[in-house]
Amino acid sequence: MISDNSVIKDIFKDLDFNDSEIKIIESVFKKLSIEKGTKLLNAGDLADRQYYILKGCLRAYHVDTHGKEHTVQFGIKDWWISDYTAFFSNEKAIMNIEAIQNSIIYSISKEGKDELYTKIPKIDKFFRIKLEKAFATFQKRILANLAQSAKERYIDFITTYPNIEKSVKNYHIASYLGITTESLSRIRKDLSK
Amino acid sequence: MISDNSVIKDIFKDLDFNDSEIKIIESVFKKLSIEKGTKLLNAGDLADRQYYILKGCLRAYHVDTHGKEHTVQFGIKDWWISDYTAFFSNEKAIMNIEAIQNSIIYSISKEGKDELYTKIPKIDKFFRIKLEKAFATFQKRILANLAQSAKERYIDFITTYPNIEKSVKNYHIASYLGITTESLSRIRKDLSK
DNA sequence: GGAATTTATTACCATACATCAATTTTATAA
DNA sequence: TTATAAAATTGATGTATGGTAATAAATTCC
Repeated sequence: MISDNSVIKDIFKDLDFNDSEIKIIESVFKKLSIEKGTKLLNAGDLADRQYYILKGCLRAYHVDTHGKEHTVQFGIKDWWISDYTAFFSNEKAIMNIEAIQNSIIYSISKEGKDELYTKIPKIDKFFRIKLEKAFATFQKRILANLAQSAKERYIDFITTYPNIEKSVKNYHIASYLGITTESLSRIRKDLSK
Repeated sequence: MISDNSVIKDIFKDLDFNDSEIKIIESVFKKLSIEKGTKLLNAGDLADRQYYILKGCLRAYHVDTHGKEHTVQFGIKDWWISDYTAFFSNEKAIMNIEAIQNSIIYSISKEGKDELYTKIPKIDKFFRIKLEKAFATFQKRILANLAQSAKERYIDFITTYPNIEKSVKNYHIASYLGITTESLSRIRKDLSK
């Protein structure tokens, strides 16, 4: 009963489902192949979708009133990405999401997810645990922003995400670390000594 | 069947439970009255408990290698507090949790929570939604730290938490905003003009 | 209420990072 | 491969916030 579009194997690795459950799951996920530069969400739109990244790299960023970009999240293999604030509360997005590499993703709507929660109770636990991990990651990031210098945060970044570092622009990293690209450049120079 | 210790009414306002469920819930929550200054968690300890705040104010903070405190979260009425990173992954805490006012809280252990999840499925959804809201709050905070000046963050803080502002020390607020108490003092002076 | 302690403010100077502008390097595309 | 655009680096200077130290104000406690 597993179709060639094996969302089950990709996303729900450790869980077992019966045929009808598989049918439901496959009906709510859309597999997409997107090109580098593709925007999946624009600020102001309704953020009614969440994305699972099978391959490639995406980023979620906010553009402030001065036109400056701030990267809130990078999404790589096996991560989920969305404007969560907007997604969870059915509000307009304040973030933009774009592919910074050619990527393969699974897309699910808020309704689709609600359908999963209702019809397949064990999915609830699956997403709760994902959310707990993401929450812990965010808590660590808040702490890093409070306690560490830009250089320390950059070192942490390249150790934690050695793969991301190769595929994203420096100005993406800078906007994630909360510094300018010039400052990042100076940090890199300093570290290369 | 509702005991005088009405945790159900306090925490699970909108949910209905049968007698046996109420029994389970009341068995896993401990209601505590704690004095200002009480530490509920010390860095290095196992963070195996999560707390619901019925009354009062708590804070979760990290002490970095230079001895500086960084407040990651304030907990007020109807909020939950814990070292989530440690709690979710069964690791040693890197945070401390203390009451900064006399408070009344409900305490639940990780095992207790797991018991709830297993025996009362609808609890799963309840906590998932709480977590989604907390997650959104954290996302907003990350963005604020990236995009806003200290003064802007302080203004946001006192507008968002007018009640907290009265009950916490300025150095608690400063350590939450990621600035020194001297800088906060200057910001306050500037705003009072 | 007054002494002791904690917390907040202020002044002066230091520093991390930002801004602006120019230049070099790297990537893209004809 | 060369032309063009995009990205990264560098230098000079500005600014927000930090550090230190002294003082003032507010709490706490006897």
